[in-house]
Amino acid sequence: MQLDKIVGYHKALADPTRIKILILLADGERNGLTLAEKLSVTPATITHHAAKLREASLINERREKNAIYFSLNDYFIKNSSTATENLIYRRAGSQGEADMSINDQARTREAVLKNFFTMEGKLKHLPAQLKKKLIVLEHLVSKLDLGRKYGEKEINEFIKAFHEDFATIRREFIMHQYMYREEQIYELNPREMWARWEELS
Amino acid sequence: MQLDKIVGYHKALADPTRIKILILLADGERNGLTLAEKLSVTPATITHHAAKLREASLINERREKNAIYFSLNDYFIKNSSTATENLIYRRAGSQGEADMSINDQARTREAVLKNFFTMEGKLKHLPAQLKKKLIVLEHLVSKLDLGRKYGEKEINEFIKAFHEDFATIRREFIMHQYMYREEQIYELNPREMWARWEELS
DNA sequence: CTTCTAATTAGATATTTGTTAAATTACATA
DNA sequence: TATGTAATTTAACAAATATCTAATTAGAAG
Repeated sequence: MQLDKIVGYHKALADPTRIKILILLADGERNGLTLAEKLSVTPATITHHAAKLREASLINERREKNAIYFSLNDYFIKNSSTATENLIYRRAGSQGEADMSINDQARTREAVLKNFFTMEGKLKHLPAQLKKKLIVLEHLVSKLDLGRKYGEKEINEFIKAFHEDFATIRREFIMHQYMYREEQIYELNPREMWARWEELS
Repeated sequence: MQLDKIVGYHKALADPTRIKILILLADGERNGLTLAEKLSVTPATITHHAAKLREASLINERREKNAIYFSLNDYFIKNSSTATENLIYRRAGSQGEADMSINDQARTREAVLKNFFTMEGKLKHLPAQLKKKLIVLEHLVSKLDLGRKYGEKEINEFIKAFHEDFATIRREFIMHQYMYREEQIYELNPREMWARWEELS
C-alpha cells in the first residue's frame, strides 16, 4: 500500500539525528565511525539510523575496505523542494551550482532580482522555481529589522509595499522559516539561523 | 531551533491516520465526529491528531455551533510540489476534475485502464488525451521497483511486455518525469511513485 | 593464522506515541 | 435551567523507537 511509503518517508525524516546525518552527508560521503563521532553517538546508533534512511531510499552505501561510506541518494537531491531539503542543501548548494564561484552566485542573484522586481522595486510575482523564490524571499526579508516584533497588520503592510498578495508571501516567510510566528506576532528568524546552520551538528 | 521545526513537520506527517485525515480534508472541511466515523477511530483520537497537525500548521479550525470544522492550511494548496502535498492535492489540482469525488476518480481510472489494456494486460495504444495518457503511464510505472536502477535494455524489455513501441513509451516516461535518465541508466522518480494515492482512501 | 578496524547484531532500557474508555467541558437550544 | 451534541481531557496501556553496552561478524593487513 502506498500510504506506507509516504508515512515511511516522513518517519525517516522525523528524527533529529537522522536529519543531522543528512546534513553531514550533503557535504559529501562519510563512513559510519566519523558520523558517530561528529554526532556524539555510538556506531550502533548510526547503523540503526542508516537502516531507516536506506529503507526510505534517502541514502546510498558503498564499501571500501572495511569501512562503509554513506552518501545521499541522487533523487533526494533532485527533488529537493521543501524546507527540509532546503535546510539540508543550503550550504552544499543545489548540486548544479556546486562549482559556482561566489561571483557567479552574486550574478545569478542579481539577475533574478532584476527579473522579478520592477524598476520601482515592486515584486512582479513569486518565482515558481524554488531556488529563485528563495532569492526573492531573502531579498524581501533583508529589509526587515532583526529582533523587532511585527504585528500581523504590520507585516501585511510591509509586504503590500512590494506585492498585493501579502497572504501568500507571508506564508512563504513562515514556511521557509525566514520568520517565526507566535500568537499573531511575527519575528525575523535571526540571520544566523538560516545562513549559518553549522551549529546544528 | 530550526531543526525542531523540520522534525516536527515530518513527525506530523509520519502517521497513517494523520495522512488520511489530510486526504479527507482535501475534499473540504469536516468536523471531528465525521472524521472519526470515516476513519473508524474515536473522537478522542481525532482530537489527538488534530493537535499534532495544528502544531505543524497543517490545518485550520473553525467553530460552528458546537462542532469544530477542520480544514487544510492553504499553504499546502499553493506549494504542492513535494510528494506528500502532491498526493494530498492531486485531485484538487488537476484541472477539470476538481470537484470529482475520490470514487469518481477511481472509476475513471478503472475505465481508462479497461479501455486501453487488453484482457491479457497488453497496452493497445497510448491515449491521445493527456489525462488518460497519464493514467496509463502511471499504471505501467507502478510495476517498476522504486530505487532500482534499470539499464536501457532492461527498460525496453519491460515496456515491450506491454507494447512493442518501447521507444515512444520510454520517452513519455522521461517527458512526464516518471523516470530519470542518467548515463543510460533509468530510475524511477520516487515522487511519482508516492503520488499514487488511489488505493489510499 | 592473528590482529586490527569498522560495522552490525542482540539484548536491555527509557521515552515517545497511538489508541481507547470514561469523565469533563463548551455551546446551543428547548 | 435542563438537555443534547460535539470536543477535549485524563488515565491507562500497548506498541514503536532511540539509544546504549557487549558480543559478533566482515574485511584488510600484517
